[in-house]
Amino acid sequence: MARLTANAKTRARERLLQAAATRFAADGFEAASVNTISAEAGFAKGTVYNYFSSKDELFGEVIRTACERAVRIWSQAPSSGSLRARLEALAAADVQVLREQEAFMQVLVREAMSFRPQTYSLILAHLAPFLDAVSGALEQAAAEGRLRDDLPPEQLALMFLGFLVLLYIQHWGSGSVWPPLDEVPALATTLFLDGAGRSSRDEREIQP
Amino acid sequence: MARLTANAKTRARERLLQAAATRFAADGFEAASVNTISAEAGFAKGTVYNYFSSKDELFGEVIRTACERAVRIWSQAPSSGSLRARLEALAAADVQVLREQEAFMQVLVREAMSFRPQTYSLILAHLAPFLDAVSGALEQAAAEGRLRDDLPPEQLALMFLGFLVLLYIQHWGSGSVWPPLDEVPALATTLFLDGAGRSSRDEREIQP
Amino acid sequence: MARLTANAKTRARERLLQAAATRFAADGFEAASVNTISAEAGFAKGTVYNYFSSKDELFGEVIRTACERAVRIWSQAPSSGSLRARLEALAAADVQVLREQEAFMQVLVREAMSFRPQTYSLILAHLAPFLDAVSGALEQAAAEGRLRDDLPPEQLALMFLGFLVLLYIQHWGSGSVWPPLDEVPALATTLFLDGAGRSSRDEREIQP
Amino acid sequence: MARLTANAKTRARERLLQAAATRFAADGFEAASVNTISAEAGFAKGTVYNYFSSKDELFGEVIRTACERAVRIWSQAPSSGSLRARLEALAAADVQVLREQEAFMQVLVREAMSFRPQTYSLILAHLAPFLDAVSGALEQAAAEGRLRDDLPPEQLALMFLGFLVLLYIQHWGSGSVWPPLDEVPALATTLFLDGAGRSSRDEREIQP
DNA sequence: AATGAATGAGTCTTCATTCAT
DNA sequence: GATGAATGAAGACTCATTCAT
Repeated sequence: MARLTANAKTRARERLLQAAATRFAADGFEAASVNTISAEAGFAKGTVYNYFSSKDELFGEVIRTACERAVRIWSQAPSSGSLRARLEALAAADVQVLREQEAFMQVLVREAMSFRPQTYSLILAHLAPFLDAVSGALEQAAAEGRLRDDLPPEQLALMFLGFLVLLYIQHWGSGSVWPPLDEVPALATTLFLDGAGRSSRDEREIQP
Repeated sequence: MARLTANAKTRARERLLQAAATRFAADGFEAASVNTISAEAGFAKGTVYNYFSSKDELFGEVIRTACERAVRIWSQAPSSGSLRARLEALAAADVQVLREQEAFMQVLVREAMSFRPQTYSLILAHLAPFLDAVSGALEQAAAEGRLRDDLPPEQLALMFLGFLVLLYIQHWGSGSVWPPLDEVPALATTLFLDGAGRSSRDEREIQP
Repeated sequence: MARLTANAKTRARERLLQAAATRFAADGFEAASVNTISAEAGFAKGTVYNYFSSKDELFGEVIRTACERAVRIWSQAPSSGSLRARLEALAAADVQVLREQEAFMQVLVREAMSFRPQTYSLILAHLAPFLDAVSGALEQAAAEGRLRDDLPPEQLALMFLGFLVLLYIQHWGSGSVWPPLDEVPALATTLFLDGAGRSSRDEREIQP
Repeated sequence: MARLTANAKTRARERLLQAAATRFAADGFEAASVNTISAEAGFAKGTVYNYFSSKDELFGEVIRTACERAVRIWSQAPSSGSLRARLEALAAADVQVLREQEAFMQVLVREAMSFRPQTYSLILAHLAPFLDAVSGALEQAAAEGRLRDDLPPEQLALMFLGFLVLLYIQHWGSGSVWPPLDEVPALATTLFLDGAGRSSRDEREIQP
């Protein structure tokens, strides 16, 4: 068989990536088997190697793809409005990504949390657009003095992302019971901005 | 060599556990090699099996030991005082555990985040004492109306632990640059109680 | 190498089975090494596992194959004629099997005699056709009163098979000196029917 | 601990031999574990090596002991009387050995049938006294013309022993159901002397 | 004499990867 | 381009054996 159209080739590649994401998410990098991935994508054993030069590269591509897709959706989130609204919109965008690409996101989370140095920085690099968007929103708020000033916006952005991830883990760990995905954006935002304490929140909602 | 004193045997076991924790932390369960662990503990290949019946059991014992040590230290944290003080004390206890048993804590974090169902529940079970302590502090505060009431204390406790873990991951991911470990307790507590928003914190400190 | 013809694949499998039979015959199940078998079949270490899922399965297939081949040849033995003639024909068929598949037969004998329960019943099950043929011949003779009646034909059939095996063991144990294989059928038959005593055999040799 | 009396030392050795026989009988040479044997004899792991220099030697001693005990009992069988009576007496002696030393006899049978050349000749060598006794009885009968003359007495003796073994295997294989041990001597003798044929000894050869 | 901790050769098995078809 | 047979490195685990105590 020869000469697939570029199109067909792309579709084959995507099938492989999807299967790989599913496997990596479920089993982790080491325990996932290339053969199984190939089979679940509908191919024979060796076929993955026509598209990816090694398991490592395949894994890297899954990460890259996951980030790319995420960024594409995030970038459509509004870049104006109140801080709270913008954060919630970004979080909602992230949740939407998660819904559409659950396996990919699980790989991302799983591997980000396992701090293999290579993987960790790989992921952070790819997440830059999201972090930048969050940082942007935070910086503006900081300039207006509506943000704690003991931490730089970049670090706060990272924490915000971390909160999202924590809620995802809870979601998966609880068997999708709590929190339900649609509550995640509001929950992440309010936890992030307001914390768990109370008295603090009395006149909070006045914020624009 | 026969007839080690019980003491010597315990020390050998600890060496193995320590080596295992280090390896599991660095490589993850799958990628860690039993042979390497044995070698790094100063033993020959098969010697681990004089102490643990399988890689799985070895791993389980690492988890158990990590939790046990953690709980021992946590339990010394004061169980009275203001919510903020108690949380900070618990966090400080946790950080102390981390300092003393960094590898063990990394295994805990890494595996808790990788949601292998078996491991996840294993860890949660062993962390119960810490979560209970946090829950206890939170419940009291909730009863006094000083806590957001849209989330049950147990879930908030889990989030608090999650915050700690996020900061640890940041710490490790940044090459121990930020946050430094001594800032973690305060940081986790204030982020958790007060959030990142600002105006919110004006009269906060009135809390007992 | 991909896409072997079914034929080539079958041949590879047979090479492995042959090598396995030889090894199992020489060393017994436990002492035989899968790696060695693979090597002696002309393959690399892991290749056996492309054809058999475990050492146990490989062993089982050797047994199954041995029995299958044996039965195929036995079934061509004539099912009529005098008892003596039929028994001798069956024995001759068995000896022919042994000639063609010596290693396989040795495995059969060796393992049948080692009464590992699993193996023992496995073998007996596969030998049923032979035992049935012998039983058939014996039953007829018994009906005609020409057989000792203190033992049921099935048990006598088992004894007949046992006699054959005894002679094989002698043959192998003596370094193929005595009895030579071509004498085995007559020897087994006459020992079985007539015993070693004499008076009994006075005019026996008149037989056709 | 030092200086066992020779007596105590002998007893320890016997315990080890008994445990070894049991294990070897049940599991075969390879699968039997030295540690288990030691434990079942009531000793710790390494202790076997104070009595036997290797697993191989331990095995050899089990064989040797089994034969020795057998021979001691056989030698008490009467050496006169009719051929039939003498054979039955020898068989009865053998059965008695089996009753008293079942494990040892099973090892003997199991290993004799597995034709590892070393083991096979080892066993035959040790069984010589029994074979000699049988041969002796047979020779006398042969001299009197009451035995088939196409086989030398030594080989017939071996066959007789083989018959016994076949019946033992049947006995063990059937879960001690058939044949019961007390029937074995008569059965072996009559099968050996008279065969399975019937009228046999009358006008047997009329068969077509 | 007995112990049992330590050893390390050797076993089965898995799986990423190659490459002839 | 796809296939899947073959490869062989690597890993978990077993167990006979040694020897300090």
